[in-house]
Amino acid sequence: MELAPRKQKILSAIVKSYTLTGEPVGSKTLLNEADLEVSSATIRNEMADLTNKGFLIQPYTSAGRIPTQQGYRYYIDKIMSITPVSQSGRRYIESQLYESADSPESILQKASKLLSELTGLAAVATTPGGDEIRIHKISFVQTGSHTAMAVVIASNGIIKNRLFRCEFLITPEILEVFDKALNETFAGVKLSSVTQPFIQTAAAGFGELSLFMPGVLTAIKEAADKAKDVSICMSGQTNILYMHDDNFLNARNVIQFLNNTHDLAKMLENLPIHTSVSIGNENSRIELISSAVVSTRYEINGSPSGVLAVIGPVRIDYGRMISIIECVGDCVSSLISELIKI
Amino acid sequence: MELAPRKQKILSAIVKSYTLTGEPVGSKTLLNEADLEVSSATIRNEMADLTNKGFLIQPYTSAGRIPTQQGYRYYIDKIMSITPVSQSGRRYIESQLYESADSPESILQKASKLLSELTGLAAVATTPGGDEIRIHKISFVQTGSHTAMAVVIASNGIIKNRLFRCEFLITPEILEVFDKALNETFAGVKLSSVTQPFIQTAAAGFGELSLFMPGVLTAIKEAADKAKDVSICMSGQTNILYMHDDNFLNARNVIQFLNNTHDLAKMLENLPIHTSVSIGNENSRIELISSAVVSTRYEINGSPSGVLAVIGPVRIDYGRMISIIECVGDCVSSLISELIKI
DNA sequence: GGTTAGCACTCTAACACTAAGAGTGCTAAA
DNA sequence: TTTAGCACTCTTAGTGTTAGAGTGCTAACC
Repeated sequence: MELAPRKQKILSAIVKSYTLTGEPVGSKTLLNEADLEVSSATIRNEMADLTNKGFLIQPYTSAGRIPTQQGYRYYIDKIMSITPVSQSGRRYIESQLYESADSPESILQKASKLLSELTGLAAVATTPGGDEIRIHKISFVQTGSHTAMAVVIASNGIIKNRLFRCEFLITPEILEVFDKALNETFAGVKLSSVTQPFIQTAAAGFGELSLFMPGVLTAIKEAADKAKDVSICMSGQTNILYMHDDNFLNARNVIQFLNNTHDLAKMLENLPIHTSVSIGNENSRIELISSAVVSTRYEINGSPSGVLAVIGPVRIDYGRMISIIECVGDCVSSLISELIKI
Repeated sequence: MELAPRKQKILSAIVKSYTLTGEPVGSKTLLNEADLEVSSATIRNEMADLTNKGFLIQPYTSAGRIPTQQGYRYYIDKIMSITPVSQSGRRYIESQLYESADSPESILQKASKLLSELTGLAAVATTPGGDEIRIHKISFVQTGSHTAMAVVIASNGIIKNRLFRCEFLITPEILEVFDKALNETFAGVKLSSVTQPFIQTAAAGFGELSLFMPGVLTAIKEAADKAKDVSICMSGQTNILYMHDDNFLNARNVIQFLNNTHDLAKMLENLPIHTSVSIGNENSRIELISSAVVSTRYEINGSPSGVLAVIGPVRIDYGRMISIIECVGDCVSSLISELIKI
């Protein structure tokens, strides 16, 4: 549906004013704030029309209007223009991220922190995942006389380790044997292929050596599982408690959902590739029915990878959020791409 | 101050009833619930006396009584008796923790999860810390052509790693040289001694080798710093939002405080060695003025180490919380002691 | 036909008032 | 010292009332 220019202007003004103040917007307020060169009566007529069409709603008969979900949607898709983050803002973001550029995880942790600070919302970032990730290398570090650590280095730069224990005395020589045998078997293998059956087949292939290996193989599998699972970095959860204004129950539900790693990961996984906004019931989760999610994906060497998202109430400055998240996404993309190239 | 037996009985009954229902307790309720063989008038007299002495308070003139902080304190110190966790409960806790017994961190993570589930409160656990922790060993894992990972294994079983990058091509031989030289220098050194000046002195000692090392040394220092910092495992934060009944602002402050790692760590560090309870303003932090903290320390090889604590509103069943936290503390102590012995 | 001024109308928020109920403290008797 | 009885206090929930904000509608105007 196309709206006449004046209606657009009115809708836009209402969205902006309501975003700023949180108060329903009346025709007189609009007359003062937006430079519409018509009277309040005309505005009222237009507002009544926008209300009929489903773009605005009145909390009660004699209150001003607030945008509906459909109103926000129209505003975002058809009216809003996005001003990219300023040069100096971008430099700030770059420099902050660069400080943490020693592993993908720490970059993403920092990115979520930055996002929550810049937007004032809750922010999440997922580590890169995907079916194509392979084991780059496995290394071993002795940690005790009967314990050692398996370090799985994945092709996406993620490094996971896991302790294991052996019945026998571990020596550097034994670890070297492990190193050789296991790298031959596992290097280049997809993380998703490292299943229990795979492990068993592998063990069978080692002949009598396999007797020494149950702990090691389990450790490798568990480290590979950890590397495969996208992990979630989160910041600014408490911001949620400062926003959903009146609605405490809602804030609680959102926080509860954010703490449910499994469901959260699933939702994030299904977010689209490009920067997008989901408002209210556009979200797949009922817990976010009064929230908005602004998300994007960072790219690793040009292909879309993990997710960056901010979560807040519906009443937010979408233009600002989008420009911030896109800027952070860009910076994360280039930093991680460079980091794991080496 | 000693209270007469009947007063103790009344105080005890009020604490129990209020803990259960959250409602101020009146003389008639007390008459029904506790088997005091006197009339409600007598109870009223005693309650008036307890109120004068500061053990009880009336929210308003014609309401029942609720315990004051002093009332709870007296109840805890002089009246309450603690029933240890049942055999089967203990077995459950042991088995749950045993599943995660592959590193101190994962045991503590699991312990905090268990604590929050069993108590319904927010739970925290700190990794073992202390000035006596030394570097046990340093290992290196090559992760790329110009990047590698320094793994610092500390004497308390904590393992931390950090990536570093070199200008030159890294070969296994170079890493072996690093390994030899750096273990000679760092093995046995206290984590707290690994300071910037120490690093510089060490670098000077390496002669021309030191030219290759700036990245490595920084990585070691940072890994050592990470190992030195007690890290905090937390679970059940959202429980806070379900408890502090009416008082939303309070819940928000508590959650905010729990998310402030620095201040939280400082508070936990200063908790006493033995199981203890701090109520209201007994807490060192203003944010916890309406909360109670039940804490204990687990022991590693017999000496008190990290902290376990649960944080909730003042109205909780202290006896139950203490018995749970002590049981979890015992189990953690023996599991970690056994784990790092090896 | 679109725009505007004017006005009656609706609804909320804030405040005051009332009645019922819970629980007390006090007094006088046991 | 304990108890029965009663007047008293204070909260809670519900009801009315009023001021104010904002509307929709109508009739006049360009």
